[in-house]
Amino acid sequence: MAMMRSRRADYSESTKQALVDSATDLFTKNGYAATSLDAIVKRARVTKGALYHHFSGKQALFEAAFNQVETRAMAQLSKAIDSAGSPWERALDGVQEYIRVCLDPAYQRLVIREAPVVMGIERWREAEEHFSFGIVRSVLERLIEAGEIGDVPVEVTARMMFASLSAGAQIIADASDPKKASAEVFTALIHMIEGIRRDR
Amino acid sequence: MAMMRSRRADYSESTKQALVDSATDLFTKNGYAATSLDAIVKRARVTKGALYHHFSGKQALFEAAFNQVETRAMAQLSKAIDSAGSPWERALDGVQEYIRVCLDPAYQRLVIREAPVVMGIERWREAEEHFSFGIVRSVLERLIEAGEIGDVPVEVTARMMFASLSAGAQIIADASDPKKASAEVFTALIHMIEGIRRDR
DNA sequence: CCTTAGGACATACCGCCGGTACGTACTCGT
DNA sequence: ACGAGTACGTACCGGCGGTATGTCCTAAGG
Repeated sequence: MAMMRSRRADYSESTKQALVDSATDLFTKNGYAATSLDAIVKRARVTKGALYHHFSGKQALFEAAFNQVETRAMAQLSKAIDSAGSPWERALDGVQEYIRVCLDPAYQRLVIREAPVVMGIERWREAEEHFSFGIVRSVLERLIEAGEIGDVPVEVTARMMFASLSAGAQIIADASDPKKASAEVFTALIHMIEGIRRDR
Repeated sequence: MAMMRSRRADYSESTKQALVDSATDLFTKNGYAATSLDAIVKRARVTKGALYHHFSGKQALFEAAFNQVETRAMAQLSKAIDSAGSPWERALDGVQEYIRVCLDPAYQRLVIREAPVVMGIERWREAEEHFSFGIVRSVLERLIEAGEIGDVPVEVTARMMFASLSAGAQIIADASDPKKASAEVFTALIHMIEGIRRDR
Protein backbone atom coordinates (compact mmCIF):
# COMPACT_ATOMS: atom_id res chain seq x y z
CA MET A 1 0.00 0.00 0.00
CA ALA A 2 1.25 3.47 -0.85
CA MET A 3 2.77 5.31 2.02
CA MET A 4 0.31 7.92 3.16
CA ARG A 5 1.47 11.44 3.64
CA SER A 6 1.30 12.33 7.31
CA ARG A 7 -0.80 15.15 8.65
CA ARG A 8 2.29 16.59 10.23
CA ALA A 9 4.05 16.74 6.89
CA ASP A 10 1.10 18.68 5.55
CA TYR A 11 1.43 21.22 8.33
CA SER A 12 5.13 21.51 7.68
CA GLU A 13 4.62 22.11 3.99
CA SER A 14 1.95 24.65 4.81
CA THR A 15 4.18 26.74 7.04
CA LYS A 16 6.96 26.56 4.50
CA GLN A 17 4.56 27.82 1.87
CA ALA A 18 3.40 30.58 4.21
CA LEU A 19 6.98 31.71 4.61
CA VAL A 20 7.52 31.82 0.86
CA ASP A 21 4.29 33.75 0.33
CA SER A 22 5.11 36.21 3.07
CA ALA A 23 8.58 36.73 1.68
CA THR A 24 7.25 37.23 -1.84
CA ASP A 25 4.82 39.86 -0.65
CA LEU A 26 7.28 41.83 1.43
CA PHE A 27 10.14 41.58 -1.04
CA THR A 28 7.82 42.81 -3.76
CA LYS A 29 6.60 45.75 -1.71
CA ASN A 30 9.81 46.88 -0.03
CA GLY A 31 12.64 45.08 -1.74
CA TYR A 32 15.09 42.52 -0.41
CA ALA A 33 17.35 44.77 1.66
CA ALA A 34 14.53 46.68 3.35
CA THR A 35 12.71 43.53 4.40
CA SER A 36 13.73 42.02 7.73
CA LEU A 37 13.39 38.36 8.59
CA ASP A 38 11.42 39.37 11.67
CA ALA A 39 8.85 41.05 9.45
CA ILE A 40 8.63 37.97 7.25
CA VAL A 41 8.14 35.48 10.06
CA LYS A 42 5.70 37.77 11.83
CA ARG A 43 3.55 37.98 8.72
CA ALA A 44 3.74 34.21 8.37
CA ARG A 45 2.87 33.85 12.08
CA VAL A 46 5.91 31.74 12.90
CA THR A 47 9.34 32.43 14.38
CA LYS A 48 12.82 32.57 12.99
CA GLY A 49 13.33 29.05 14.25
CA ALA A 50 10.82 27.82 11.68
CA LEU A 51 12.41 29.87 8.96
CA TYR A 52 15.88 28.49 9.59
CA HIS A 53 14.47 25.01 9.83
CA HIS A 54 13.11 25.23 6.28
CA PHE A 55 15.69 27.51 4.67
CA SER A 56 19.39 28.01 5.09
CA GLY A 57 19.03 31.79 5.28
CA LYS A 58 17.63 34.96 3.76
CA GLN A 59 19.13 34.33 0.36
CA ALA A 60 17.71 30.83 0.14
CA LEU A 61 14.29 32.19 1.08
CA PHE A 62 14.59 34.75 -1.66
CA GLU A 63 15.45 32.10 -4.19
CA ALA A 64 12.46 30.05 -3.13
CA ALA A 65 10.23 33.08 -3.71
CA PHE A 66 12.00 33.74 -7.00
CA ASN A 67 11.44 30.18 -8.16
CA GLN A 68 7.77 30.28 -7.29
CA VAL A 69 7.20 33.53 -9.16
CA GLU A 70 9.18 32.27 -12.13
CA THR A 71 7.39 28.92 -12.23
CA ARG A 72 4.00 30.57 -12.32
CA ALA A 73 5.15 33.03 -14.94
CA MET A 74 6.54 30.23 -17.08
CA ALA A 75 3.29 28.30 -16.84
CA GLN A 76 1.30 31.33 -17.89
CA LEU A 77 3.66 32.04 -20.75
CA SER A 78 3.95 28.57 -22.20
CA LYS A 79 0.20 28.10 -22.04
CA ALA A 80 -0.28 31.13 -24.25
CA ILE A 81 2.35 29.98 -26.69
CA ASP A 82 1.34 26.34 -26.93
CA SER A 83 -2.07 27.25 -28.32
CA ALA A 84 -1.04 26.38 -31.86
CA GLY A 85 -0.73 28.73 -34.78
CA SER A 86 2.17 29.51 -37.07
CA PRO A 87 5.60 30.19 -35.58
CA TRP A 88 5.12 33.85 -36.35
CA GLU A 89 1.76 34.00 -34.61
CA ARG A 90 3.19 32.12 -31.66
CA ALA A 91 5.97 34.67 -31.42
CA LEU A 92 3.58 37.59 -31.42
CA ASP A 93 1.35 35.85 -28.88
CA GLY A 94 4.41 35.18 -26.80
CA VAL A 95 5.44 38.81 -26.86
CA GLN A 96 1.99 39.89 -25.83
CA GLU A 97 1.80 37.37 -23.04
CA TYR A 98 5.26 38.07 -21.73
CA ILE A 99 4.38 41.72 -21.43
CA ARG A 100 1.44 40.63 -19.31
CA VAL A 101 3.72 38.49 -17.19
CA CYS A 102 6.02 41.45 -16.63
CA LEU A 103 3.12 43.55 -15.45
CA ASP A 104 2.99 41.44 -12.30
CA PRO A 105 4.74 43.55 -9.66
CA ALA A 106 6.28 40.46 -8.09
CA TYR A 107 7.82 39.41 -11.39
CA GLN A 108 9.11 42.88 -12.12
CA ARG A 109 10.67 43.41 -8.75
CA LEU A 110 11.93 39.95 -7.83
CA VAL A 111 12.89 38.46 -11.16
CA ILE A 112 13.93 41.47 -13.19
CA ARG A 113 15.28 43.99 -10.72
CA GLU A 114 16.34 42.37 -7.46
CA ALA A 115 17.41 38.89 -8.49
CA PRO A 116 20.55 39.90 -10.39
CA VAL A 117 21.93 41.79 -7.40
CA VAL A 118 20.64 39.46 -4.66
CA MET A 119 21.46 36.12 -6.27
CA GLY A 120 24.39 37.39 -8.26
CA ILE A 121 24.27 37.81 -12.01
CA GLU A 122 25.72 34.38 -12.61
CA ARG A 123 23.12 32.41 -10.69
CA TRP A 124 20.43 34.64 -12.12
CA ARG A 125 21.39 33.86 -15.72
CA GLU A 126 21.55 30.19 -14.86
CA ALA A 127 18.05 30.28 -13.39
CA GLU A 128 16.57 32.32 -16.22
CA GLU A 129 17.89 29.76 -18.64
CA HIS A 130 15.31 27.28 -17.33
CA PHE A 131 12.54 29.84 -17.15
CA SER A 132 11.32 32.84 -19.09
CA PHE A 133 14.42 33.51 -21.08
CA GLY A 134 14.57 29.90 -22.15
CA ILE A 135 11.12 30.28 -23.64
CA VAL A 136 11.95 33.50 -25.42
CA ARG A 137 14.95 31.89 -27.00
CA SER A 138 13.12 28.77 -28.04
CA VAL A 139 10.49 30.88 -29.76
CA LEU A 140 13.22 32.72 -31.60
CA GLU A 141 14.79 29.43 -32.63
CA ARG A 142 11.48 28.24 -34.02
CA LEU A 143 11.24 31.37 -36.11
CA ILE A 144 14.64 30.70 -37.58
CA GLU A 145 13.81 27.06 -38.29
CA ALA A 146 10.64 28.16 -40.01
CA GLY A 147 12.64 30.55 -42.14
CA GLU A 148 10.66 33.52 -40.91
CA ILE A 149 13.76 35.45 -40.02
CA GLY A 150 17.33 35.41 -41.29
CA ASP A 151 20.00 33.66 -39.31
CA VAL A 152 20.70 36.28 -36.67
CA PRO A 153 22.93 35.30 -33.75
CA VAL A 154 20.34 33.54 -31.59
CA GLU A 155 21.72 33.90 -28.10
CA VAL A 156 22.54 37.57 -28.44
CA THR A 157 19.33 38.53 -30.19
CA ALA A 158 17.27 36.63 -27.67
CA ARG A 159 18.96 38.36 -24.75
CA MET A 160 18.50 41.81 -26.20
CA MET A 161 14.88 41.09 -27.08
CA PHE A 162 14.42 39.84 -23.56
CA ALA A 163 15.83 43.09 -22.20
CA SER A 164 13.62 45.15 -24.49
CA LEU A 165 10.57 43.19 -23.46
CA SER A 166 11.10 43.70 -19.75
CA ALA A 167 11.97 47.34 -20.27
CA GLY A 168 8.77 47.77 -22.26
CA ALA A 169 6.78 46.08 -19.57
CA GLN A 170 8.25 48.33 -16.95
CA ILE A 171 7.26 51.37 -18.96
CA ILE A 172 3.71 50.10 -19.10
CA ALA A 173 3.76 49.22 -15.43
CA ASP A 174 4.42 52.74 -14.24
CA ALA A 175 2.74 54.70 -17.00
CA SER A 176 -0.05 57.11 -16.20
CA ASP A 177 -1.92 55.90 -19.26
CA PRO A 178 -1.30 52.14 -19.52
CA LYS A 179 -3.47 51.71 -22.61
CA LYS A 180 -1.50 54.25 -24.59
CA ALA A 181 1.79 52.98 -23.23
CA SER A 182 0.95 49.42 -24.25
CA ALA A 183 0.17 50.52 -27.76
CA GLU A 184 3.43 52.42 -28.03
CA VAL A 185 5.47 49.57 -26.63
CA PHE A 186 3.92 47.18 -29.10
CA THR A 187 4.59 49.33 -32.11
CA ALA A 188 8.16 49.80 -30.98
CA LEU A 189 8.56 46.06 -30.49
CA ILE A 190 6.99 45.23 -33.82
CA HIS A 191 9.38 47.61 -35.51
CA MET A 192 12.31 45.94 -33.85
CA ILE A 193 11.08 42.51 -34.78
CA GLU A 194 10.44 43.59 -38.34
CA GLY A 195 14.09 44.54 -38.42
CA ILE A 196 15.15 40.94 -38.04
CA ARG A 197 12.41 39.54 -40.24
CA ARG A 198 13.64 38.04 -43.45
CA ASP A 199 13.16 40.29 -46.44
CA ARG A 200 10.63 38.94 -48.80
CA MET B 1 41.16 90.43 -4.88
CA ALA B 2 39.67 87.08 -5.63
CA MET B 3 39.12 84.92 -2.59
CA MET B 4 41.81 82.31 -2.53
CA ARG B 5 40.91 78.74 -1.89
CA SER B 6 42.37 77.66 1.41
CA ARG B 7 44.79 74.80 1.74
CA ARG B 8 42.50 73.24 4.28
CA ALA B 9 39.63 73.26 1.79
CA ASP B 10 41.88 71.44 -0.64
CA TYR B 11 42.56 68.74 1.92
CA SER B 12 38.88 68.44 2.64
CA GLU B 13 38.01 68.05 -1.01
CA SER B 14 40.77 65.51 -1.36
CA THR B 15 39.52 63.27 1.43
CA LYS B 16 35.99 63.56 0.07
CA GLN B 17 37.26 62.47 -3.31
CA ALA B 18 39.18 59.62 -1.72
CA LEU B 19 35.98 58.42 -0.11
CA VAL B 20 34.11 58.50 -3.40
CA ASP B 21 36.90 56.66 -5.18
CA SER B 22 37.13 54.04 -2.47
CA ALA B 23 33.38 53.55 -2.53
CA THR B 24 33.32 53.27 -6.31
CA ASP B 25 36.01 50.60 -6.25
CA LEU B 26 34.46 48.49 -3.52
CA PHE B 27 30.89 48.84 -4.74
CA THR B 28 32.05 47.80 -8.19
CA LYS B 29 33.89 44.77 -6.90
CA ASN B 30 31.53 43.50 -4.23
CA GLY B 31 28.27 45.35 -4.68
CA TYR B 32 26.51 47.79 -2.39
CA ALA B 33 25.17 45.41 0.22
CA ALA B 34 28.36 43.45 0.64
CA THR B 35 30.48 46.56 1.13
CA SER B 36 30.79 47.88 4.69
CA LEU B 37 31.45 51.47 5.57
CA ASP B 38 34.38 50.32 7.65
CA ALA B 39 35.96 48.82 4.55
CA ILE B 40 35.37 52.02 2.59
CA VAL B 41 36.87 54.36 5.17
CA LYS B 42 39.76 52.00 5.80
CA ARG B 43 40.64 51.98 2.10
CA ALA B 44 40.34 55.77 2.04
CA ARG B 45 42.50 55.94 5.20
CA VAL B 46 40.00 57.96 7.20
CA THR B 47 37.36 57.14 9.80
CA LYS B 48 33.60 57.04 9.79
CA GLY B 49 33.61 60.50 11.35
CA ALA B 50 35.00 61.89 8.11
CA LEU B 51 32.52 59.96 6.04
CA TYR B 52 29.54 61.23 7.97
CA HIS B 53 30.93 64.73 7.84
CA HIS B 54 30.90 64.72 4.04
CA PHE B 55 27.93 62.50 3.37
CA SER B 56 24.63 61.91 5.10
CA GLY B 57 25.02 58.14 4.94
CA LYS B 58 25.75 55.08 2.83
CA GLN B 59 23.09 55.88 0.25
CA ALA B 60 24.40 59.42 -0.27
CA LEU B 61 27.90 58.06 -0.72
CA PHE B 62 26.60 55.63 -3.32
CA GLU B 63 24.88 58.43 -5.19
CA ALA B 64 28.08 60.45 -5.19
CA ALA B 65 29.91 57.48 -6.71
CA PHE B 66 27.05 56.98 -9.16
CA ASN B 67 27.20 60.62 -10.25
CA GLN B 68 30.92 60.50 -10.78
CA VAL B 69 30.73 57.38 -12.91
CA GLU B 70 27.84 58.79 -14.88
CA THR B 71 29.49 62.15 -15.42
CA ARG B 72 32.59 60.54 -16.84
CA ALA B 73 30.53 58.24 -19.01
CA MET B 74 28.50 61.15 -20.32
CA ALA B 75 31.63 63.10 -21.18
CA GLN B 76 33.05 60.14 -23.06
CA LEU B 77 29.82 59.59 -24.89
CA SER B 78 29.04 63.14 -25.93
CA LYS B 79 32.61 63.64 -27.12
CA ALA B 80 32.20 60.75 -29.53
CA ILE B 81 28.86 62.03 -30.77
CA ASP B 82 29.77 65.69 -31.14
CA SER B 83 32.40 64.91 -33.74
CA ALA B 84 30.15 65.99 -36.57
CA GLY B 85 28.75 63.79 -39.31
CA SER B 86 25.20 63.12 -40.41
CA PRO B 87 22.56 62.31 -37.79
CA TRP B 88 22.67 58.72 -38.91
CA GLU B 89 26.43 58.49 -38.57
CA ARG B 90 26.21 60.16 -35.20
CA ALA B 91 23.69 57.58 -34.09
CA LEU B 92 25.89 54.68 -35.15
CA ASP B 93 28.91 56.27 -33.50
CA GLY B 94 26.86 56.80 -30.40
CA VAL B 95 25.82 53.17 -30.29
CA GLN B 96 29.39 52.06 -30.67
CA GLU B 97 30.63 54.42 -28.01
CA TYR B 98 27.88 53.60 -25.56
CA ILE B 99 28.79 49.95 -25.82
CA ARG B 100 32.30 50.93 -24.88
CA VAL B 101 30.97 52.92 -21.94
CA CYS B 102 29.02 49.91 -20.75
CA LEU B 103 32.14 47.79 -20.84
CA ASP B 104 33.43 49.72 -17.83
CA PRO B 105 32.73 47.43 -14.86
CA ALA B 106 31.91 50.41 -12.66
CA TYR B 107 29.27 51.64 -15.09
CA GLN B 108 27.77 48.19 -15.50
CA ARG B 109 27.56 47.45 -11.84
CA LEU B 110 26.74 50.82 -10.32
CA VAL B 111 24.65 52.51 -12.96
CA ILE B 112 22.91 49.61 -14.65
CA ARG B 113 22.53 46.94 -12.00
CA GLU B 114 22.75 48.35 -8.49
CA ALA B 115 21.42 51.87 -8.85
CA PRO B 116 17.79 50.93 -9.53
CA VAL B 117 17.59 48.86 -6.35
CA VAL B 118 19.81 51.03 -4.15
CA MET B 119 18.49 54.46 -5.13
CA GLY B 120 15.02 53.27 -5.98
CA ILE B 121 13.76 53.09 -9.52
CA GLU B 122 12.24 56.54 -9.35
CA ARG B 123 15.40 58.43 -8.41
CA TRP B 124 17.34 56.30 -10.86
CA ARG B 125 15.15 57.29 -13.80
CA GLU B 126 15.34 60.89 -12.72
CA ALA B 127 19.14 60.76 -12.64
CA GLU B 128 19.46 58.90 -15.93
CA GLU B 129 17.37 61.60 -17.55
CA HIS B 130 20.29 64.00 -17.14
CA PHE B 131 22.90 61.47 -18.14
CA SER B 132 23.31 58.61 -20.57
CA PHE B 133 19.68 58.00 -21.30
CA GLY B 134 19.17 61.68 -22.02
CA ILE B 135 21.83 61.43 -24.70
CA VAL B 136 20.38 58.31 -26.24
CA ARG B 137 17.02 59.97 -26.49
CA SER B 138 18.37 63.19 -27.95
CA VAL B 139 20.16 61.21 -30.64
CA LEU B 140 16.92 59.47 -31.45
CA GLU B 141 15.11 62.78 -31.63
CA ARG B 142 17.70 64.10 -34.06
CA LEU B 143 17.10 61.10 -36.28
CA ILE B 144 13.41 61.81 -36.36
CA GLU B 145 13.94 65.50 -37.07
CA ALA B 146 16.26 64.58 -39.91
CA GLY B 147 13.59 62.28 -41.29
CA GLU B 148 15.85 59.26 -41.06
CA ILE B 149 13.27 57.25 -39.22
CA GLY B 150 9.51 57.32 -39.08
CA ASP B 151 7.79 58.89 -36.13
CA VAL B 152 8.06 56.13 -33.61
CA PRO B 153 7.09 56.88 -30.02
CA VAL B 154 10.30 58.55 -28.86
CA GLU B 155 10.31 57.94 -25.13
CA VAL B 156 9.38 54.29 -25.39
CA THR B 157 11.70 53.49 -28.25
CA ALA B 158 14.58 55.26 -26.54
CA ARG B 159 14.06 53.32 -23.32
CA MET B 160 13.92 49.99 -25.06
CA MET B 161 16.96 50.80 -27.15
CA PHE B 162 18.69 51.84 -23.97
CA ALA B 163 17.85 48.51 -22.40
CA SER B 164 19.04 46.62 -25.48
CA LEU B 165 22.28 48.53 -25.52
CA SER B 166 23.15 47.80 -21.91
CA ALA B 167 22.11 44.18 -22.31
CA GLY B 168 24.33 43.92 -25.35
CA ALA B 169 27.21 45.47 -23.48
CA GLN B 170 26.78 43.02 -20.65
CA ILE B 171 26.91 40.14 -23.08
CA ILE B 172 30.18 41.46 -24.44
CA ALA B 173 31.50 42.11 -20.96
CA ASP B 174 31.28 38.50 -19.84
CA ALA B 175 31.81 36.74 -23.14
CA SER B 176 34.67 34.32 -23.57
CA ASP B 177 35.29 35.76 -27.03
CA PRO B 178 34.65 39.52 -26.81
CA LYS B 179 35.52 40.15 -30.45
CA LYS B 180 32.95 37.73 -31.71
CA ALA B 181 30.40 38.87 -29.15
CA SER B 182 30.85 42.50 -30.18
CA ALA B 183 30.27 41.63 -33.79
CA GLU B 184 27.12 39.71 -32.97
CA VAL B 185 25.76 42.43 -30.73
CA PHE B 186 26.32 45.00 -33.43
CA THR B 187 24.57 43.01 -36.13
CA ALA B 188 21.66 42.44 -33.80
CA LEU B 189 21.50 46.13 -32.96
CA ILE B 190 21.75 47.19 -36.56
CA HIS B 191 18.88 44.89 -37.41
CA MET B 192 16.77 46.42 -34.69
CA ILE B 193 17.60 49.92 -35.78
CA GLU B 194 16.89 49.08 -39.39
CA GLY B 195 13.47 48.10 -38.20
CA ILE B 196 12.66 51.63 -37.23
CA ARG B 197 14.42 53.20 -40.19
CA ARG B 198 12.11 54.91 -42.59
CA ASP B 199 11.42 52.87 -45.70
CA ARG B 200 12.87 54.49 -48.75
C1' DC C 1 1.81 -0.27 24.83
C1' DC C 2 5.97 1.70 25.77
C1' DT C 3 10.10 3.60 24.22
C1' DT C 4 12.82 6.51 21.45
C1' DA C 5 14.80 8.88 17.61
C1' DG C 6 14.05 12.65 14.81
C1' DG C 7 11.33 16.23 12.70
C1' DA C 8 9.16 20.85 13.53
C1' DC C 9 9.37 24.32 15.53
C1' DA C 10 10.30 28.25 19.72
C1' DT C 11 13.64 31.02 22.56
C1' DA C 12 17.77 33.22 23.76
C1' DC C 13 21.75 35.01 22.35
C1' DC C 14 25.92 36.71 19.42
C1' DG C 15 28.50 39.66 16.17
C1' DC C 16 28.47 42.81 12.56
C1' DC C 17 27.18 46.98 10.63
C1' DG C 18 24.89 51.48 9.75
C1' DG C 19 24.09 55.36 12.23
C1' DT C 20 24.61 58.82 16.22
C1' DA C 21 26.72 61.58 19.95
C1' DC C 22 30.32 63.72 21.42
C1' DG C 23 35.00 65.22 21.78
C1' DT C 24 39.15 67.54 19.74
C1' DA C 25 42.52 69.88 16.94
C1' DC C 26 43.24 73.07 13.56
C1' DT C 27 42.40 77.21 11.01
C1' DC C 28 40.44 81.49 9.55
C1' DG C 29 38.40 85.90 9.99
C1' DT C 30 38.20 89.88 13.09
C1' DA D 1 44.82 86.80 20.31
C1' DC D 2 40.54 84.60 20.34
C1' DG D 3 36.03 82.92 19.45
C1' DA D 4 33.83 80.21 16.00
C1' DG D 5 33.29 76.92 12.82
C1' DT D 6 35.26 73.26 10.01
C1' DA D 7 37.18 68.69 9.63
C1' DC D 8 37.68 65.21 11.32
C1' DG D 9 38.41 61.02 15.32
C1' DT D 10 36.31 57.97 19.10
C1' DA D 11 32.94 55.60 21.60
C1' DC D 12 28.70 53.79 21.63
C1' DC D 13 23.81 52.20 20.36
C1' DG D 14 20.13 49.51 18.08
C1' DG D 15 18.66 46.52 14.58
C1' DC D 16 19.25 42.61 11.89
C1' DG D 17 21.06 38.18 10.00
C1' DG D 18 22.59 34.14 11.82
C1' DT D 19 23.45 30.40 15.53
C1' DA D 20 22.95 27.42 19.50
C1' DT D 21 20.00 25.15 22.25
C1' DG D 22 15.82 23.54 24.22
C1' DT D 23 11.05 21.59 23.81
C1' DC D 24 7.08 19.26 22.04
C1' DC D 25 5.07 16.08 19.18
C1' DT D 26 4.69 12.22 16.19
C1' DA D 27 5.72 8.00 14.02
C1' DA D 28 8.20 3.75 13.85
C1' DG D 29 10.31 -0.42 16.31
C1' DG D 30 10.26 -3.87 19.88
